[in-house]
Amino acid sequence: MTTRPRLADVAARAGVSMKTVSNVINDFEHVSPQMRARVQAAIEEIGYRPNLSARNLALGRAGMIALVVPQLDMPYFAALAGQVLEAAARSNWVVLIQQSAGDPTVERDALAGHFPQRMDGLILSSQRIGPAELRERTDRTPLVMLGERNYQGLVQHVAIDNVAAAQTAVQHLIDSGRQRIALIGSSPTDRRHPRLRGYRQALRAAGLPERADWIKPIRSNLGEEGERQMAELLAENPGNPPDAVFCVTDWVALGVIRALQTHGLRVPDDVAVVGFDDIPYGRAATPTLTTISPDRAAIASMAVASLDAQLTALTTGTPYQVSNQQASYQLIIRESTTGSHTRSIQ
Amino acid sequence: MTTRPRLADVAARAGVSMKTVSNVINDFEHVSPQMRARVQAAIEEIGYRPNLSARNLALGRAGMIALVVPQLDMPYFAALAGQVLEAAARSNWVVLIQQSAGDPTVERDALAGHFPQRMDGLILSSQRIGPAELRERTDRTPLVMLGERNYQGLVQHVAIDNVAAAQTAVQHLIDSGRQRIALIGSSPTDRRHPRLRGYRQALRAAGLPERADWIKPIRSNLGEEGERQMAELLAENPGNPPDAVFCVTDWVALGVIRALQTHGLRVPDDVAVVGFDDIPYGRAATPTLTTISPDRAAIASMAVASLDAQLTALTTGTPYQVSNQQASYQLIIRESTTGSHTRSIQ
DNA sequence: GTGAAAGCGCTAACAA
DNA sequence: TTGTTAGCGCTTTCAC
Repeated sequence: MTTRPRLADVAARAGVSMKTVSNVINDFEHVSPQMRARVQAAIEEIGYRPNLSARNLALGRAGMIALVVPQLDMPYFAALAGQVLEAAARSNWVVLIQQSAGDPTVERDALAGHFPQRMDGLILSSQRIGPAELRERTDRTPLVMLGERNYQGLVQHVAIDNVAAAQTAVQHLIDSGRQRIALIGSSPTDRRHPRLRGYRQALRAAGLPERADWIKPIRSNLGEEGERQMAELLAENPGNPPDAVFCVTDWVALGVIRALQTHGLRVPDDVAVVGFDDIPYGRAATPTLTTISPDRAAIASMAVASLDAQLTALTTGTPYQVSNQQASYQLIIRESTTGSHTRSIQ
Repeated sequence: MTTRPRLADVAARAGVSMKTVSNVINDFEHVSPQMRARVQAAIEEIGYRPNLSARNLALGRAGMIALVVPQLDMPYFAALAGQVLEAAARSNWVVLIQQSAGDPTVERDALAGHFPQRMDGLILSSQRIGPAELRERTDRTPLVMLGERNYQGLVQHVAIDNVAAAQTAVQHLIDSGRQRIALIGSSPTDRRHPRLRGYRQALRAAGLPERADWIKPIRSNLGEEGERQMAELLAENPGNPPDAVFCVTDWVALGVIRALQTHGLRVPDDVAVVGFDDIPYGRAATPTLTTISPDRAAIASMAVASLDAQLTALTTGTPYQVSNQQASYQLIIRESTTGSHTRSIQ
């Protein structure tokens, strides 16, 4: 079993020094085109592939970033992870995906840098971690937080404008003639919840009354929870249900639709439903689901770019100015609010 | 910025040699318990974490395996990837997830070992790659193929018994009194298709006739395709539709249900539907979806274990005996066939 | 059981 | 512009 080709072998083959080969591989300037071609040829001929372990060791980096998400089989996170994978690959990073299952311990360990090895950066999507934990963090690994919580400028944060997005969604319900709009997925007393705030803003702007008993919290982002809360809402308002429901996630919305259909209500004829996240299933559901679609590709590349910048700042000793970055989103109008086929605005 | 602790620092702190520390870290025998404790204490005190780049460089391995799946936001693959991640972590491997988007070029490149760096192993889930490509493969990287194709013993293959699973699913339809059972997701002439074969076996065993025009192919695993084919089937059989449909994937099944509902047919009252894969959505759909649930955790750990074994064989020069490994599966009975709540058999 | 030293493949000073 | 060489942090002979 012959050993695989090394940089030195390429150099020997091309009749140049290792430094020259390295220059070519790393796209340095000041390499004559013919030299570049010659080295490239040698690389092809012997089928050379760089050994990243060696490179990373020499560079003092890990060549790896960690992405912590609750669960990969939750479609929103799967799609997000796919985007992060691609963005990271462009920065020559491999992604260590860690599933937290929503366990705060796992997330805190990640914040503390407890990985099998040192990471060049960390992208954390969490509902549990708040400013307090961040303030206590001592680990210096570049960090980007994802998600709808507000981190008070303590760390780099990438998200869509959840308040505005929620307002857009609810405004769409109002525009299509709905007046009795419930929200499922937040406690009415949770003043910080951005999607609840957007909901309230939309109601207020339209002069619609807000009813605390039409704002239902959920314990987890499961369809079952949405179904349960919707059923409760219907039971509490016999013969007088809401004519629309804004759900904080698509997954919850699917459960809500289930409950409505079970109770003999038609969607959207009797009750319109809007979700949030644009999970793939929303296109296959019956009816298809109107939702807010965050620009996940943008979120992923912003996050990775920030890690890159933070790492550079760290190694050069430059200060890094933390910010809240906002990605765009779209309202995707489907059957659950209009009964017609896909259109998209904004 | 102080440099992070190295093995040598631990050794100095504990007053032992690097070799001893290495022995402790790698769980070698012949280390006295008190020595072990002393080294462990030193590790904790200075917060040492091994540098995997250095370790892998020294060991001559990559510390990384590649997992190639069509798309991470397809729920079946997301769930599978999650399981592979966990299994790989147990073998100290990081997983480089590569999305092929079903592009055969990407899959062939993977087979040829075209990754940013050398991999210790490759797990490939593909519909496109067949025995021919495998026969031509020259790269020696340990490989495990996933999925329902038959690779004729050319490579290690891990899957459930798709023929038996499909037969189980169709048998369930027959057991619940259905007699006019269509299949959506395979061409009637595709003799190799395992799920089609299982469908046929079940029909034959029950003495039910098989109708080629009730076997509908799909061009892709999208809900839209299922919807289109089901609509076609209904149009071709006005007033006389099938009373059950076996779909080759859940995703297709959801489209099929959509088409049925659009055409005013009730599921399962008029037409029962069975899917395949047990994607999370199946639990949130209306009705919830009866399906075959492959043991993904078993598939993932079998695959990773085989890579481990293949790598060992490769480095020791031992031959590795390729086999077809079968993971178990379950029929999950839900509303789309019974109208009642979740039960599970086998 | 423990310790010293060579080497894994690459990068980046430093020279030329 | 190109060549030489000293590490990066770890494992692993091979003596002790």
